[in-house]
Amino acid sequence: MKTGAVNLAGTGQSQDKAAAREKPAVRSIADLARIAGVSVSTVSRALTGKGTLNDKTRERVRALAEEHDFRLNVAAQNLRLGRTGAIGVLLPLGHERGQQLSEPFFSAMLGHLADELAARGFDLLLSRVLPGRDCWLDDFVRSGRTDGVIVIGQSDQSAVLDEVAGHYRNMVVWGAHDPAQAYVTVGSDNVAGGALAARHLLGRGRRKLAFFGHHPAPEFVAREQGFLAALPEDLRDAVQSVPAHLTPEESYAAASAYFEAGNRPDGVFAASDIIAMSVLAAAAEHGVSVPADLSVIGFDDILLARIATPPLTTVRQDIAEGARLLVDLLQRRMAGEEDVASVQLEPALIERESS
Amino acid sequence: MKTGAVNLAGTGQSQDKAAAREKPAVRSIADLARIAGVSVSTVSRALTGKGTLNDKTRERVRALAEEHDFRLNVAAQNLRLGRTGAIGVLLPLGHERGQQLSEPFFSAMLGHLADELAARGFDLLLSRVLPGRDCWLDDFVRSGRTDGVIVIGQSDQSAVLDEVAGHYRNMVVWGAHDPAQAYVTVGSDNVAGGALAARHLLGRGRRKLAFFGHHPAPEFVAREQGFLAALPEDLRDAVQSVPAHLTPEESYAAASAYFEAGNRPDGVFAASDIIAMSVLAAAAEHGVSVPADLSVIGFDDILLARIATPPLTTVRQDIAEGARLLVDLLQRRMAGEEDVASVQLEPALIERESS
DNA sequence: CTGTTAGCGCTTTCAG
DNA sequence: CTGAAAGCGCTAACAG
Repeated sequence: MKTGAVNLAGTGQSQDKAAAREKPAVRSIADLARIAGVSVSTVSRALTGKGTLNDKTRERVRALAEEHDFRLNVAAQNLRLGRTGAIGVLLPLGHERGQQLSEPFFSAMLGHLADELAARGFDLLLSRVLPGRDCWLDDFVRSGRTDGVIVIGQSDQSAVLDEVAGHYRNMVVWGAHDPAQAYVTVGSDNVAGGALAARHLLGRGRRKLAFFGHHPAPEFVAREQGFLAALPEDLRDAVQSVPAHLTPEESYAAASAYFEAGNRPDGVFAASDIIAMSVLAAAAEHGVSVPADLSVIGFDDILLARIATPPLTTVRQDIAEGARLLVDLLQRRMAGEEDVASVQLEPALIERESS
Repeated sequence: MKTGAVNLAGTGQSQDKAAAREKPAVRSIADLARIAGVSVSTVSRALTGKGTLNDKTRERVRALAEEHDFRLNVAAQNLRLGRTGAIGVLLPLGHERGQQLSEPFFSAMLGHLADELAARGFDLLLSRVLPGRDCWLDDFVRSGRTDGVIVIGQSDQSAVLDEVAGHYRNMVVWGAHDPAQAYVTVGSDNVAGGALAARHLLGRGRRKLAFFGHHPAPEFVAREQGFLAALPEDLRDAVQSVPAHLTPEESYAAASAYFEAGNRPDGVFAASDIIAMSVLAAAAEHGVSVPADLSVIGFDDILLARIATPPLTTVRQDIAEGARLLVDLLQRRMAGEEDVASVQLEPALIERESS
């Protein structure tokens, strides 16, 4: 045990063993059937509400179940019904190690997915995978632990996704759409988002531009491409493209080194709000005034963007809508629908004080 | 479909139905046993590695399984073994609605729990619960969907936790320890953390103090109490206690209104880093210079604290260690160990530029 | 070393 | 309206 941790006395002992002993534990519908003097099928019908049953019998069995604190075993129920009642949410950590889940975008998405799935009666099985071997996804879907999977972010795994999509229907991916893909995606139009950022900086009269967040993940590549493509040629060629990792710590280090080296752009498009906030921090530290000397625009519109100093102008992704669509398309695929098409969300410009 | 979403053509059709048709799908060990010309138990032994088996037979069966892309059905395996292989992580949203999962503290905790559980071979079943009825926890544990539960935050549910702890062993709670609790907890010493903040502000010569984040959750109550208790009496009585919600939006609104009303403290202790960052933003907007005119100290040390403007002084909770301990204690309870004691983590002061 | 068999706890025909 | 019985896919005695 590490220093700073201290053991406490209480051991959380069971308080009412006596009460528990009064009634023998009822662990299965067979136990309850015995007590009720009916068959297991009657108990099943009473508790699931399926099938036809005398109202009195149903009530009697239900009362007994209540009295003995009995609930149907969901796992057994699911096995019998040939389902699991759970959807897997997979986070491939292809490019980035570290606390990927702490990335505000991911946690917001996860929260919305949790709500959306719960609303439809599914459990959410969370799995962060380090795609070491190519069969991580295949292993997962074949293990039968979930009825379907939502993969968040293609990372560098589109080949794997394609392969699995060939034999597994119940999968939807958050990420960029590509006509060549065999899998269904929901994602933002990152190219359009990049263009939005470019036009906004141009509109502010900025001409000495930098892009922060050069990164191999397809989402980031698209944001950069969209940004560059929307710029007049002379400006485009002069854009500085700064590689940055996605964690606050690393992106701050990159931004700080950048200003330290004497670079003084008048407009920065950052590939994520976290990176943008790092730029804000590094700029402040180097005496660069935002937005007077420098306009900064981010991407995502995380909850924190509005409490950045100054509040962050950004390109907004509608994560709630994305989550809703992911679950929706997944359910339609699970229902056997054939023509479930990928969806692309239009990002929107949110103007605040950093630009 | 909302405006801004656009349907794309690709339908993610299966590419290689031909390949799939070559071999009849192998869906169970019975299928594989038939193909291999052995019994189901032999297949089971070959694939699980349990029991004793001729090396040649084992290899042959494994090769066949590989060839037919067959994996054991984990759900059936678990039913038979009387377990589920999953741990439930429950977030009771007693006091706060909204995107609780986006709270950086929660997502960091969740990320660490995911890693810790995966390392021990457990799936993580995520469930956000709105404790409307008192039986939410009982329903969950009795449904048999998981082998144990980790509850993050007691919220206002300690009565429910106590009740369930009376008959269910496999539960550990992140939160404040109280000798009266029947359940095992892991948590930070929030009182000590509050005292750390108080002494730090005092050491900076601050005397006109405010506490941001007056809130009914026990963690927040303890932080405030610890803060007040460590102050000399005359200062303590003058502390302004400002209620604040936990989301960036709401806490910013509270902070902004506070400065707008003309309040000018010289030291602020915020009950979370998010609230502290809101105070930073509101202060900047009202021309209050940090740290010249005002020292701000937060609580948590989220990843973003270091890219706040200015970088945030804060009281650090060791979330990774907390997650490790939660899983550790849970496993020990699951193993039947009787004397599993609650643990309290010592928080640490992290000095940066906001104070 | 390997096969037979009896379930894990549940649902669902099929009879009565 | 209710019961008997088969079986979801797997494991583990128990025999051989």
